[in-house]
Amino acid sequence: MSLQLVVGQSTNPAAAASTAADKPTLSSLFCRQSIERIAPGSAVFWEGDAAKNIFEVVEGTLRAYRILNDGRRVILGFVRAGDLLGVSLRGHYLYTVEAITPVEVRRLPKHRFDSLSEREPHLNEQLFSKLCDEMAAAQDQMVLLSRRSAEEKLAGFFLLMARGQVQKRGMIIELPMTRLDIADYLGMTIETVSRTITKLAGCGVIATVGRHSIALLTMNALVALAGGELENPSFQEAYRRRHAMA
Amino acid sequence: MSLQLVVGQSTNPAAAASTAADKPTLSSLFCRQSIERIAPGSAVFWEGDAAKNIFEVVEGTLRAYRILNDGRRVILGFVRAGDLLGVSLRGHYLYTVEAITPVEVRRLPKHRFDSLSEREPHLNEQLFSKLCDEMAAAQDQMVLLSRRSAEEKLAGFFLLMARGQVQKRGMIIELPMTRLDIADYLGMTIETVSRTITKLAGCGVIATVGRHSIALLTMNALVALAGGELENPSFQEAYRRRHAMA
DNA sequence: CGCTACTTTGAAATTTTTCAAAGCTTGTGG
DNA sequence: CCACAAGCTTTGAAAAATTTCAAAGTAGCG
Repeated sequence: MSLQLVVGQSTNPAAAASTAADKPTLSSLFCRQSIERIAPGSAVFWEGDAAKNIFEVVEGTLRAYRILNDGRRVILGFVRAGDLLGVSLRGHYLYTVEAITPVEVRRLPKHRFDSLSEREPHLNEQLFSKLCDEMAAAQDQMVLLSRRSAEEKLAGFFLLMARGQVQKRGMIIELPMTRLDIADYLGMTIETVSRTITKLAGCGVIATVGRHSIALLTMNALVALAGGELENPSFQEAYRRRHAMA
Repeated sequence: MSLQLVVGQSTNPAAAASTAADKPTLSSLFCRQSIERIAPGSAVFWEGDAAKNIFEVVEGTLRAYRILNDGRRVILGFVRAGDLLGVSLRGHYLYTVEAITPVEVRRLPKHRFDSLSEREPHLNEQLFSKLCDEMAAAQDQMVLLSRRSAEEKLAGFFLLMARGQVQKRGMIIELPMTRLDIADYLGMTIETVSRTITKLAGCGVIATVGRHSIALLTMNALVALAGGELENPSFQEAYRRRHAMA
């Protein structure tokens, strides 16, 4: 089994701080690689391919997915500009990554990264730090998928997509993926996704802006719908109350 | 945001191979630490605690979970003997870990690991390799959670719990967790879990053996129910067929 | 302009959740 | 050693939500 990464921009201040002036950084490594363009619908690599390259996404959005035996598709995540892609300790990619929009990536052969990181331990550190964010993101998705109602899932999804942008009332977020992509990401049917978006728009919580963006109107309602993740010191108490334990 | 790990035993041959004779290994580090016992229901650490230690589970089973604002609990994973626990690059634990059965752990202060791993790059490598398995496990859980029907989820759960054991007809797997734990792990209600187990037992696919173990009777049916993950080269085709794309 | 692919909507069927209550197990105290 | 309490599990029935099947509506592209 191999390590698979879809690593987001490090939201980690320490990672940025450790970027010493002269030493090669993760991004400086990629900067020297030429840009490859990938058309919408084309794959960067396939599940099962030998994992020989690491990619940095320069532009565009992609989907990472697996297809199950029964033909269903499970989208494990969306990959955006600034994300790393396809890091794997060895072996094969665990999922297919496909462009949703026109995409630009830089490719770095894995063996090259490996030999460099041997001499430059801080490169590994940076990668580790990215992994940090990645594990956190994976866990957040589990929480999202654990939600029972369609409204909660969609609300959580919109907030996830709004991450990294200034969150203000009326902010518009881009949704380059199709409704089917969203459905396969959240584990629901395309019809339920569509109906739920319609419903949320009807409530005035969001407003659709064309097919591929929505405006977040009432953030409070959205956060409330999403169940407001953790951050509550009295969580244990609340849980006990709910299940009438003691 | 910090890295959080619940790392399984490496199923990775290379990791074992790189365990050179004289150099300290991950497990040799922990071996020198004294064993701490944790009673069922007690926490090893809490979500939000400063992440000062890494733990190795020697014995028993634990649950890693978050509590949402609305009081719901989401179980992010079950932790078993041989797993590492609480690795975090810095900052705070992202979830609470609580013993289900009587548990034994060894504690290693994080700063100790950090200073050691600076001198011993291969320690980092081992950790990285563990991360490998962890990311794969996280993705597998996403796939599990994406499933729509209760039967699929349970079937997938049983197969997950059977991992690492010889899979033969009639094999018995231990389920030390409660039905509520399973429900919170799979994102369903305790009643649905109970009903589904009853139904699967009625079909002869499994048989309950007391409260905390079940026998897997017809593996084929179980795998079929679980949707049989990937491994199918014609996946793309199957998917296209399903959605009538070209 | 007319495909083609994507999205929305409708209605029935199915599944899951919810609310309620009864059945088991286990451990403790009499 | 039995009885009881507490916690966990199972079962039932109604309510609610999602899925499924079907069809109509839209948007973008050649």
